[in-house]
Amino acid sequence: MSASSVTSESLSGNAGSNGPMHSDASAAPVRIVDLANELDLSIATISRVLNDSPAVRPEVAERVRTHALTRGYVANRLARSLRSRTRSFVGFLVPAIENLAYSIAADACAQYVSRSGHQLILAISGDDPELEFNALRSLAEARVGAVIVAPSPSMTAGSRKLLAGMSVLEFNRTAGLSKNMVLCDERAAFIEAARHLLDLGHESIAYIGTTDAVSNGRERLEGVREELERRGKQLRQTHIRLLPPTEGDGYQAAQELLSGPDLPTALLVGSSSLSMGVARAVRELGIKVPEELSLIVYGDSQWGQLFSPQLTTIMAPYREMGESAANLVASILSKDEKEPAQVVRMHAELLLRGSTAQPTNMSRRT
Amino acid sequence: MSASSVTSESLSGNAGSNGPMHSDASAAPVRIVDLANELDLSIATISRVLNDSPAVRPEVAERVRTHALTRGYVANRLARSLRSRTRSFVGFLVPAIENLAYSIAADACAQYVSRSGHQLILAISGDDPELEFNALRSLAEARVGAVIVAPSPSMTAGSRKLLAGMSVLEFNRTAGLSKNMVLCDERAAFIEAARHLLDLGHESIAYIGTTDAVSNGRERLEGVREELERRGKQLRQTHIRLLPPTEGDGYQAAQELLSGPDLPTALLVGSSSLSMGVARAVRELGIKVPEELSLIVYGDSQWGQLFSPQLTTIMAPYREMGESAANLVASILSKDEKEPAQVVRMHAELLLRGSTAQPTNMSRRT
DNA sequence: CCTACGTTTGAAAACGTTTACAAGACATCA
DNA sequence: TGATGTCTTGTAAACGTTTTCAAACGTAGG
Repeated sequence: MSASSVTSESLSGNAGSNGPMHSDASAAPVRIVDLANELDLSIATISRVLNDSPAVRPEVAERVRTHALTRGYVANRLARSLRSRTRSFVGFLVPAIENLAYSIAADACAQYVSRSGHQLILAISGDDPELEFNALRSLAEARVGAVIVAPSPSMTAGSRKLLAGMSVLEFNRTAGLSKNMVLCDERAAFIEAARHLLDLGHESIAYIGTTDAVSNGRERLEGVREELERRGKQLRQTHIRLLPPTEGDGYQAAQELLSGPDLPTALLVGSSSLSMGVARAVRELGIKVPEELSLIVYGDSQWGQLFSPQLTTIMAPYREMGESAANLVASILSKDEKEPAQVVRMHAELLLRGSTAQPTNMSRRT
Repeated sequence: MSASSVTSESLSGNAGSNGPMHSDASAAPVRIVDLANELDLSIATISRVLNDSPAVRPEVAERVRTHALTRGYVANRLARSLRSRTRSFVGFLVPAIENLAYSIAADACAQYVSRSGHQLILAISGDDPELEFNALRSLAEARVGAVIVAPSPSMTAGSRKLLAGMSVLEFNRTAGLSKNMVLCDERAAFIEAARHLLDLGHESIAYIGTTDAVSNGRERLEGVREELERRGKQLRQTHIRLLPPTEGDGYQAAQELLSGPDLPTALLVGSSSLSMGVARAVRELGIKVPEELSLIVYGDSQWGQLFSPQLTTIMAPYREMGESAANLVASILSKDEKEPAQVVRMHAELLLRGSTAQPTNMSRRT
């Protein structure tokens, strides 16, 4: 626990007269029936006005509206949803929101769904099947109209059953849960990256990535392997490291890989957290990039520019993906069609910067 | 718009017989009354079982429980909250979730509140008073039990009125909205940072930060100014840049500041986004750190390590702050006391790394 | 003046829960 | 046996909306 001081101020319970008039959170909200009484109208009429029904005299409508405003009426969405069988929540279930990919997507997504009157309920699975199940159960209880989910590697049967009862949109990863997906063509991106390295003349390429139990992890690895084999090379087992996506794991894997025998001349990293760790290791080992090692990382375009040299990076369009997910959800919720059933596949870019070059014969000796 | 392909698969509407049996999202959820009928019991009994009321025969309870399980009963939280006047949502309103500070806090917070049966509704203000108002209105409609908010610089009167009707917990920033806050002692952190530079012998110190219209922005600036004045120095107006917190603004400000006349020998940055931009500018200008310029940045500890040299960084404990907020909210919602009314003030650390040193007389000439 | 019709309103029944209250069953005690 | 109490269950009224249906009120056409 970090150092912190906790100041507990006992609050003298004067409510009303003086002081900064802080949160009067206890006051019961005004209801439709209150407005109705105060205006000598029926609750039906009030409700109609609040829902912009045309079947109410304009002058009455106006009177209601202004009065609602002055009384600070705020509709109760729970009651509304309950009665009208309408759903205003959207679930957003991801392994970790602190992952920049998901946080950017969430940002875009939250903005866009709010535009159509919906709200995002944030749920974190931590890639733990049990937490994921609990989160899904909670979302189901909240009667979300749809759930945007990046499924964990080993999803429970229970989770699948729950998902079968909701409109689901798979995001970033897929596990065959839905016909709606917003994905990124990771295979293509890593093929392109591998090709870039091969074109430079690299023979010995290593890959550090996440588990292939999630769809995009698998795609990344397969992309690399595929392109190497097409060129008659192969990705040797000793040059593959599949790990949990943490900075520390990336650091350690890079340490091992780059100080053992059988040194690669190029290294591809398939996760942003791993990339940070790898970069740190490379830096600490004093390896000259790109002279001694060509390096392609994944994820954020920002910090890669601060490394010396600037890092060649594979970059997915997270914001657009979040936007796209929000739009898809909106179309699902407005129920135009029976089911839109769309697959959106985005393109990840390979940003060529300074960390890749031809392999030199001064490649590192142990 | 990034390149993307949209594949629209029209879905043959066979529901039931074959195929992967995808989302049966249309099926109406089972209700308490269904269970009641199927078990020849009253809804009251079912409800009691589901709420672990002791007033029901154990064998009956067991029968209900297993049946609920096999039928896949999922409680309707909307109805439940409506009737029992209980609140299960917590609002989380921040300027931008892609800001690492808030995303880490959100992660911790979501995990912790879920542990007490609550859910986080994510709302983004973008520091725009109008968006903020809309978000607050939505949260009020969802009848959140509490809202964790990092208030925007110029909050609307309407927003304040809405907040007056809810339990609010100010997070990271404060605007006098509540007696509950989770903050970071930014003034102390920046005093420490300034002292560090002064102790090294710097006379000419510049500051790039965010607007002083938000509490923590103000605290940072004041901390620096205060410490300088205590030492008989002063923070000259030409050495202060207050900007929106974007990478681009940081870049541009640093470009101007570090290529104009009147060069500072040390630079303090008061925002993580600005820090990235500043770092990029410093790098592009080819300024030698720390020989020609001492640099202290703010925010993330990760990427600062990748810069050459590693950057001395002021680092706030976001995860702990999120955790703390969740706990405070839990205590508010469980209504132990009338109002806990706590102020939690966390300590931000100054991580001394390689980007600060004594000013040399080889300080840069134009 | 009567009928028919369009417009505007209100009464009341839902939505899926929780919960106050009452009632039935059974045992205990005098 | 009857009164009393403890368990266990059911009936029905909420919670704050929306929505169906019918009623009230003109207004116009014959």
